[in-house]
Formats: sequence, C-alpha cells, structure tokens
Amino acid sequence: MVKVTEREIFDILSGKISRAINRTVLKAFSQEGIDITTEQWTILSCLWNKDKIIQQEICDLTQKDKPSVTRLIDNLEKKDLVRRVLDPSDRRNNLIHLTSRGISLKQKTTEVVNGIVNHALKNISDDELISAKDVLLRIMYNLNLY
Amino acid sequence: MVKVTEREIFDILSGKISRAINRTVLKAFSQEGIDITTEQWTILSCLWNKDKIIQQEICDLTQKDKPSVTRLIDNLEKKDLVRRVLDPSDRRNNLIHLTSRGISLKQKTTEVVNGIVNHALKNISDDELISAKDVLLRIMYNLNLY
DNA sequence: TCCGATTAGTTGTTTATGCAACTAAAAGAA
DNA sequence: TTCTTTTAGTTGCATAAACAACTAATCGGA
Repeated sequence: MVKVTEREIFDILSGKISRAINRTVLKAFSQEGIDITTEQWTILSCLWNKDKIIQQEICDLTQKDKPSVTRLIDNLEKKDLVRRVLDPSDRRNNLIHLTSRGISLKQKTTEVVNGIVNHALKNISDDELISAKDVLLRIMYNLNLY
Repeated sequence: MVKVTEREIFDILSGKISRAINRTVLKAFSQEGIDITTEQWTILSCLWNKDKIIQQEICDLTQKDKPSVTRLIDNLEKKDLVRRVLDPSDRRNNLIHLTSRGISLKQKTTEVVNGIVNHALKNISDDELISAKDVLLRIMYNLNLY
C-alpha cells in the first residue's frame, strides 16, 4: 500500500481542482453566451435556493468573507441580476433580491454546471463518490469550515 | 444510500476547501514571521524539488497559466527568493534559480504546511485517504488536468 | 537560406480573495 | 437614558487568476 504524502494532498486540495472547475464552468458559460463568472453563479444559486437573504448569510453559505461578497454583489447589480434592498426592520441589513434577469439564468446555468460536474465524475461509482465526499467533508470540518 | 448531488460536489470542489487551506497556510506563515503567500510557496516547492527549471515547467507542474507564473516569479524576485537567469543555450528560456534566502525557507515552511495538512486529515484513515485521493485524481483526469 | 509556425515569456484588463480599517445601525448594560 | 459592544456592510491595498494580445527566439519545411 502506497503512503499518501502531505504534499500530494496539499497539491490536490490547494487549488488545482478548483481552478480547473472554475475555468471549465467559465468557458462553458461564455460558449452559451452567459456573461457571469463561476463565483457569481455561486452567489446566484444561494438566492435561487432562498431569495431575499442578507449579505452576511451569503458569506456563511459560501465561506467567502464580507468584502468578497460586497464586491460580488456589486458586480451582480451592475449586470442587473440582483438588487440591494434596505431591510426596513433593521437598517444594517441589505436584503439581496433576484431580478427577473437573475431568476431567468437559473435553469440554463444549472444544466451547464451539472453537466460539467457529471463529466468530472465520469467512471466514478456512487460508492466511491460517497466515500470521497465524506472524507472531504471531514477535511472541511477539520479546517473549521464545519 | 443517499445520492450525492452535483451541487454538493460542486460546492466542495469549486473553492471552499482550497480557500480554507490557502487562508490557513497564509495565516500560519504570517504567525511564524514568514512573508510569503501559499501560491508563492507552491512555486518555491517546485524549485526545492528541482532547481533551475524554466517558467513553462513551473506552469506544467502547478497547472497555472503563463501570466500567473510570470507574476508569481516577479513577486518572488522582489523578495529575493529566486532569480531569473537567461538560458545561454536557448535565449527564450528563463532558468529560475533559488537564492540562498529561497533555499533557507524550505525546512520551516514545509513543516508548517505538513502540520496543516495533517491537521486537516485528522481522524481519516490511510485507506479512506487513498481512496479519496484516487477519486480526486480521476476527477482531475476527467477535467483534462492531464 | 528564408519564411511561417511554434515556443517562452510579458503586459493589460477584469475579476476575485485576504486582511485591516472604517461607518452606521442595533443591542445590551449601568 | 447613555455609553459600550456587537453586527452588517464598505473601502483600500496587495496578491492572484483568466484571457487576449503582444514580443522575441527558435524550429522546420520549401
């Protein structure tokens, strides 16, 4: 049995796969004429799941920090995909509302992302995938991502 | 048996773990008084393994594109950790040489990174890890990372 | 030998991330 | 009520990544 070295694990987890996925998704969006980045899609998909949430909740869902989310929302607003709406009951909060353009991107982009994920998972059995996912979740837990 | 959804896999692979690792390593370096980023460490560690290689080889080893490597080398040169040396036998090539400062960072930083990886892998058995690594390598293969 | 193709590297622009410092609003304690 | 603390969000600055367009050097075929 071959020992797995720290360096191999570091290499895999520290960005090679995520950069590859982000590149692939970005390219596929572009080919479909969809003008959003992978990160912007991540924000939108939080909102498709639950609309009108505050930025801090998006931070928690995506594990991004507040400045990152501020600027992603800035860019999504410029593209008329979301709108910041002040919460009247707590004026510290921005409620992020999907626009109709934002809503309309859901179906097509989700198909694109699912296609890429399924391609990435080609020839990997459900058992292997469940076990690998379990390991990755425990790594996230150990890194305090819970 | 619970089905693993594309979205769960996307979430895990698209950046949460890599951002967490990069943040953790950066913070640990900073606490040890080591002034380099995680990405710069990745470049240095290619050179610790094999010194005096060209930038294109670093691109291949790290799966980063040429502009990314150009700028990482720029920053490493500013910190006097590497030096660009023109290859006399092929003047298109920059041979990247470690400086003595660059060499001196190897031991301490490698300990830091290994410690973080081992912490991330806490309570994960060798069997599980080997299986998860195999899945991740096949994902990388499917994403044409080689 | 010469010219087009390939290879190595750089630069410009946009987007994203990490961290620190900041403002504004709300919550809590004396 | 007032003052301190906490929470939500923004801004500034440095680093990194994706992509396209570019220069310079080498290679290879006619």
